[in-house]
Amino acid sequence: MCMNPEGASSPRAAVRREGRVTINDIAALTGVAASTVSRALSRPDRVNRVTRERIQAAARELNYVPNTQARALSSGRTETVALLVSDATNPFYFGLIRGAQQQLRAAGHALLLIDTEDSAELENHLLHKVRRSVDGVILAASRLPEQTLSVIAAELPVVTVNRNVPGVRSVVIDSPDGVMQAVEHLVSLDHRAIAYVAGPPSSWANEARWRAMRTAMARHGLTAARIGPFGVSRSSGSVAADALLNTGATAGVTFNDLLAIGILRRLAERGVDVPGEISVVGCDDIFGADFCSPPLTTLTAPIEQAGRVAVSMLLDHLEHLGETASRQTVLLPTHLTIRQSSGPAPRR
Amino acid sequence: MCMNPEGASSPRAAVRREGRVTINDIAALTGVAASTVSRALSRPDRVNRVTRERIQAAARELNYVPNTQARALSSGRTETVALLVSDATNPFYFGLIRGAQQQLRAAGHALLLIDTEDSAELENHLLHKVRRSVDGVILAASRLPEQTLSVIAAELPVVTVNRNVPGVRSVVIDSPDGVMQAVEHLVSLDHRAIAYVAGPPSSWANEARWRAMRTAMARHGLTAARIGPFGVSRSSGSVAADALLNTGATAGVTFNDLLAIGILRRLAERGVDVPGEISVVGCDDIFGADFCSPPLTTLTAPIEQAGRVAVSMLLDHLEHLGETASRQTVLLPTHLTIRQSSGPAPRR
DNA sequence: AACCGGGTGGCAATCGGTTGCCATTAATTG
DNA sequence: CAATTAATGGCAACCGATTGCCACCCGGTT
Repeated sequence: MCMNPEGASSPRAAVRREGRVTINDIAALTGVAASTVSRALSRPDRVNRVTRERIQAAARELNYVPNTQARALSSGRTETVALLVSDATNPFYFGLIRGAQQQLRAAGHALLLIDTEDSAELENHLLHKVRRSVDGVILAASRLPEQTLSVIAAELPVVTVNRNVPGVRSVVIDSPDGVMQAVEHLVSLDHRAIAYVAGPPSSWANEARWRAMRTAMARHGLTAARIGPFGVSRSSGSVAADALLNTGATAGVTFNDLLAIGILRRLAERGVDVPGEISVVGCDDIFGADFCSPPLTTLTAPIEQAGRVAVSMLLDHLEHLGETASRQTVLLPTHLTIRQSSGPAPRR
Repeated sequence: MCMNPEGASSPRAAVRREGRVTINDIAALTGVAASTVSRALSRPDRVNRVTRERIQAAARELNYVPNTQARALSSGRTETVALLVSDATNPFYFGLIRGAQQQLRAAGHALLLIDTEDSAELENHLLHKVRRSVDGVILAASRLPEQTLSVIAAELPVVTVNRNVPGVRSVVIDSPDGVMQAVEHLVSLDHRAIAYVAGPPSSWANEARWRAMRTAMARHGLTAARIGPFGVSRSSGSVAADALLNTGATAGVTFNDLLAIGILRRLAERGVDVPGEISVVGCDDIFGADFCSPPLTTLTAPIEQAGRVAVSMLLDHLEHLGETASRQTVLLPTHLTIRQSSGPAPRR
């Protein structure tokens, strides 16, 4: 058996639709049905070894690339994962994007990047829009209310990052624990008046950090001041710095590094010595935290790892859709990295 | 997929079915044919106003979201654009991603982010893989040889960033012009021995900057030294710094800010005063360039704008596929931002 | 000789839209 | 008033895969 009797016309067809090779072309070339080609390529054990190898060889020869839309349409699997971030310019997300990207590529999946511009409404809208074009989504710092999140998680595989909602898989960076380390560090340096510089109220992590801060302070019989909320950009740092000085605190723990770096700049501008007059501790250890001036003492978060783990959890979930997850939440440890923005409390 | 007529039999299908509204549902509700619904939604002028409005109302009521794969399959348009970057953690790309993302969202398109990990081979492979899943691609700092690039551009709409290949649309940041400004700046401060700290040899921009540097120096009867190539990471900065000192130059112009920041750190480590003993000028003005120590004198590039323009060019090209482009290349101006890493040449 | 069952491969329906072509109807014109 | 034309909407054939179901082949049983 053999050659396709109309063999003469098939190479021509291949040429005509250059670059558009379909399973039908392979089927014609090998003399089997398209369905067999499909199986040979996606469920190799369903077809005889000899046939399979002939098909695979033909596919290679024709430089066949499966059409993802067609595959998605019939199978429902898109091999694409969406990553929603609230602001693509926030360096915190760079690591996350990188980690996610790495892990996805290893699994042969694509990454759809979505910027929600810090708006819950837009987040919800875009989520609905891509709902059917992806196999699952990773929500980094979602601004959505718990209930909405639960609803979405029910109709689409979801993994959140730094956000804990019952019934939704998540990877959480344990910055509360880090905040406690930071407080210990500062208290050991004789700081007694420490302020928390808060980020956006809609941020789950923000509240978690604040709670940890209060708890840690209480252990030493101290009370933490709280200022904010501030936007998470360096420019908000100026306002935050001034407010921080007004509290009379000798040290500030900030919601994130972006804010901390902004504060450092403003303090330098005002001639306030860091850490001589006031200590500043950031959170996340983003790009730049090690070379700003002075280098920032901060909670080092395993951001890239968080991205990788989030993807792993999601893909794992996709493979065992029926079953209930063994682990719903992964907590990643942080540690305090002491640099030069923190030091002994000034003598009063 | 041969689903039994009763529909949802497996739990998975049940979940997947919910919220799954198709044009057929709308057609049934409004009593028209599916094709009319399709037209009402994607080519509104093809259907009567009354019918159209009834259909649109029904679509809204049912919370209809078109299935992108199905649309893509039949129409060939995916409304998705791929952005290929050589390294998602390089801050230079953050701005690019942001700009691209903004402009794409405005046009209702999605962004597929692809990290080529600085490998031409991987770049080519991934490009082939997504070829049919996107309407076009933006290649940021492509490592591909010219010829390959031309071939790809012939079968897929392409816009390159910072890479000029005949016949391929591109947006180029005019850093060569900026390099000249930098040289003028340094020469005016009495620097005579200036070195160029080169980046990856496969980078088109790298060569362009070096040429500009030589030209600018020649104008003053000077000759530029060249060291490198170095990797574009901060860690490469250490090696680069040492090499820079060995040249005896009083100033260095670096391929990019990442490298420059690495150099600054190494110089500080070795106790070399910047700009007292040596001046350093970077390129790009990435996140961090303004708050490193000392703040970096650098060529400010309109990175976000580059991302936006690249997307505009691509979408524009997509809309007028037949016609020849009016403008093949857009050149974006840069300017020198003088901070504290450059100063008068030391007296010898 | 009739039967059984695993391994293979083909048929055809299906995923959800898009679009060329045609029929119908309404509007315009000589 | 008949005839030409434009606007509108339906039919049905795709787009390129996936997959449930069934037929067939073949060796091994009873």
